This record gives sequence, structure tokens and C-alpha cells, in this order.
Amino acid sequence: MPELPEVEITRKTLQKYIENEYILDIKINNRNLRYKIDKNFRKNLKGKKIVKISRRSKYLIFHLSDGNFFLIHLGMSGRILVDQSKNKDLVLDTSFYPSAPPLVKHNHVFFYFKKSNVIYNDTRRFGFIKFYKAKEFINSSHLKNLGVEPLSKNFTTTFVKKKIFQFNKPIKNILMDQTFICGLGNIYVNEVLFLSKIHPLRNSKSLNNLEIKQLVFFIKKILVKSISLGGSTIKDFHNSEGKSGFFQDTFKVYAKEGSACSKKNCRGIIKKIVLSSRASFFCDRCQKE
DNA sequence: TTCTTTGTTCCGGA
DNA sequence: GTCCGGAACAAAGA
Repeated sequence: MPELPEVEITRKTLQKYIENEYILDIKINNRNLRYKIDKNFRKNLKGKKIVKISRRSKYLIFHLSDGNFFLIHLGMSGRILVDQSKNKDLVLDTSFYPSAPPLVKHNHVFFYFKKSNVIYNDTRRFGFIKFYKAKEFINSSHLKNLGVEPLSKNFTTTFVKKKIFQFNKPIKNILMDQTFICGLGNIYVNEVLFLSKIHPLRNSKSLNNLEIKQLVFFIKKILVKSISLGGSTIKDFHNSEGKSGFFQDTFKVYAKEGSACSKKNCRGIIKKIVLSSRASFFCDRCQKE
């Protein structure tokens, strides 16, 4: 379930291999992703150089040498693999949650470069790949309504304080709202609320100054930490047996229903509720409603 | 067969 | 008109 850190890790990996490289060709095995890949996609990209790869929220933005763009969103199960088998033995850099041996199913799109191939793999096909002419890109419906980047300077306690009172709904729903703050998904929101000791159902208007401060602090902290741990997962991958360094190790509440709270001397139990049809996990002692 | 999973969009009620 | 919650949708694995 790629959220901001996983997308950022993917971006960094791709930057290493294909920034300033020419797209020699593209092969599409299955164009039926969340949105059907346009039939001109190959023609639009072939022969173009990728001059920059950036990220906005959970979107990867590929800047092409002719001024056009394409977007990749990983959806629920999308991954981008770098295949360097052209060079030496097959090495698959899976950017996050590495898997060995290499995936054979659900490889939908292949991008061919001089030294490596990049494969878009997506089990559930909820992700998408979309081409934009330079002019159309600015008005992309996916990007224009996005809120503040949590790792940016603009995401501050003052900003949240001002904004949060405009809503009248549970804090969890607000953190999931991409037009307010973008890049967080269900997993990180659950974790952040736990670290901040705030119950997911708390109305945003009821948060005090300290709680807002904690929230902002832990959002930044968990994202930075995840990015750094994910990065080290990539590094260790070639020696690993496909274990993911950070996913299973850092979760305090997500999918931990019935477990004991990890806070010292807490003795609370992790509970699960469904909020806006999303699983929500919290400690029944240190996150009071 | 049914349930779960996520982000986005759409719709209806208040 | 606005706000909010719920449903629908995409597909596959358990």
C-alpha cells in the first residue's frame, strides 16, 4: 500500500537509474489499469529523454525532454521495478517491499532504456499511467486539488490550527483528506494518531494546541523515518530473502488488533473500528475518545 | 461465493 | 450552495 514514503523511495530509485536516460521503447502487456492507457502512449514517449522525476503527494511525475509529462500513481498494489539484467545477473530493485524471486505475474508495462528496463507491476491494477501535454498538465484533475505537502515548510502547527477548525468531522477523516494534507494513507494516519495519542474519532475542533503540535511533529517524523528505513531496505535487498525492513517492524497499531499497546506501562489493547469504511486501529487506553 | 483492500469521484441528505 | 458520509468502482487473493 504505497503512501508518500514508498512513492518517494520509488522516485529516488528511479532517479538513480533513468533520469537523463532516453526511453528507447515501450511495451504494454495490459493497458487496462485504473484508467485505460491511451493508445498514443508509446508514440508520445518513445525517443524522449526523462529529464526529471518529481513527486507530488503519491504521484510520480516524469518530465520529458519535449516539455510534456506523464504521471504514475501506484494505487494499492503498484510497484516499479528496475531490471538491470542487461548488465549482469538479473537484479530486481523493487524500490520498496522487495520481493525475491522476481515477479512474473502482473507486469503490465515495460519501459526500455539503454542500461536497464523499468517494469510497472500492479496486482490489482488500481494504479494508473497517464500522459499529459505540457499545457494540459497544469490543469490535471489529479494534481490541482491537492493540499499541502506534509514535508514542506508550509505544513506547520499554525497552518493546521487555522485550517482544522473549518472542518466538523473526525480527525482521522481530515488526515485522509488529500485536499487538506496530501500523501498520507490509512496506514500512516493510524500510526500518527497513535503516536500523538489522539483517538481517530475525535472531532478536529476538539483538539488542543499541544495535540495539534504533536500531530504535526509526528507526521513529519514518521514520514522522514519511513523514507530513511525504506531507503536502507533497498540497500540491503540484494542480500535479503525478500524481507521488508520497515513495513513489518515499525507498525504500532496498524493491523495489530488485539495486541498489547507498545507504550511502556500502558497495558491498553489495540482495537479496531471501521470509520468511513476504512479500518482504524487505536489503543483503548492511550487514545481516549 | 464473499469479503477485504485504497484513492477518487459522485450522489443524496441535512 | 456547502458540508459530510456512504457507495461505487477498479481487480485479485484469501
